Amino acid sequence: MELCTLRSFIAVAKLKSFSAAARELHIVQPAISRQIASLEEELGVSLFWRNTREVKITAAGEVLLVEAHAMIALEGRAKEYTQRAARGQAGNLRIGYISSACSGFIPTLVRAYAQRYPHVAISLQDLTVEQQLDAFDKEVLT
Amino acid sequence: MELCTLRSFIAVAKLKSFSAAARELHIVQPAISRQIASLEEELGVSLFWRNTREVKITAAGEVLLVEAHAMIALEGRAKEYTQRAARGQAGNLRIGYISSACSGFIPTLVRAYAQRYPHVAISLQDLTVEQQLDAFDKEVLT
DNA sequence: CCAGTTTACGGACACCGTAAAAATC
DNA sequence: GATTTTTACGGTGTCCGTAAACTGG
Repeated sequence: MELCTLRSFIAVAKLKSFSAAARELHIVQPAISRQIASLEEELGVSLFWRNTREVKITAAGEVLLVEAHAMIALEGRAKEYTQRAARGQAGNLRIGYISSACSGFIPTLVRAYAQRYPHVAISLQDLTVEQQLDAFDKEVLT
Repeated sequence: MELCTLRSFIAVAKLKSFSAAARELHIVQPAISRQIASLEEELGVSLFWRNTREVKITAAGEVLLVEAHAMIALEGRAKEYTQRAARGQAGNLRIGYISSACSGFIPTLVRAYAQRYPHVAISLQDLTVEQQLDAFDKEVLT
């Protein structure tokens, strides 16, 4: 099962037509036929009942449709979160600091950052200078 | 982004090695290299930091890993639910009955069925014979 | 050097697009 | 008979596998 196949499946379910789905996806209609057929074969399940006049989704197709939508949505989220993480706007931000030296402004800084980048998990650690250097050694990032 | 690519990505992340992932997936190692590279190119994001000695996932890679696992899990669920639905063990079961004729055993039947197939949404409708025939006409299933 | 990743290259398989056939109204 | 799906077929593109080059310890 691949996402491109599911996209075709969703289009057919939405438009109730193989040819209309093909137009929407900018491919030819036999390609849609083949993709749906192979998906049905892979699952061993009939997803649409169709003849030359109408296309009707089956009960099993309805079930798959819900899951397919979820998977496509998840794909978009995965892409977005990953790219956001790469820009430093998500992931984990671990801050080692010396409490005595900067007890005042760290909370303000962290609060502002957290508000701006809500997807970042932040952890604060009160470390000595030696501990900080050691931590850097152990976990060097790109 | 395709699921087969994500499977390779997950294998590399798990084993921290391109060649080990290749062995696990029964393909050759250059294929893994290409898939990861194309995934990184598609996202515009570096997913692993690697040299000939070690493979280390990046922060962005960690984020994608979580989503990738979710997508693969969703795929399995989609397959299972769909096949279950095709066997009549999920979906919607709508029962039209005549209350006067079988007021006694319907509840027992339904309760037993619901216990056996928890994924089925059941709705009961008290219909006359004409209404039942009409309902069949309007919503013929496979 | 050695183990592992990347790059280069040749070939096979899958998938698309065109075209014809089948089917349903 | 017209429209839509299915099937058949030829071709191209993608992706795999083999082999060689590169990289870092």
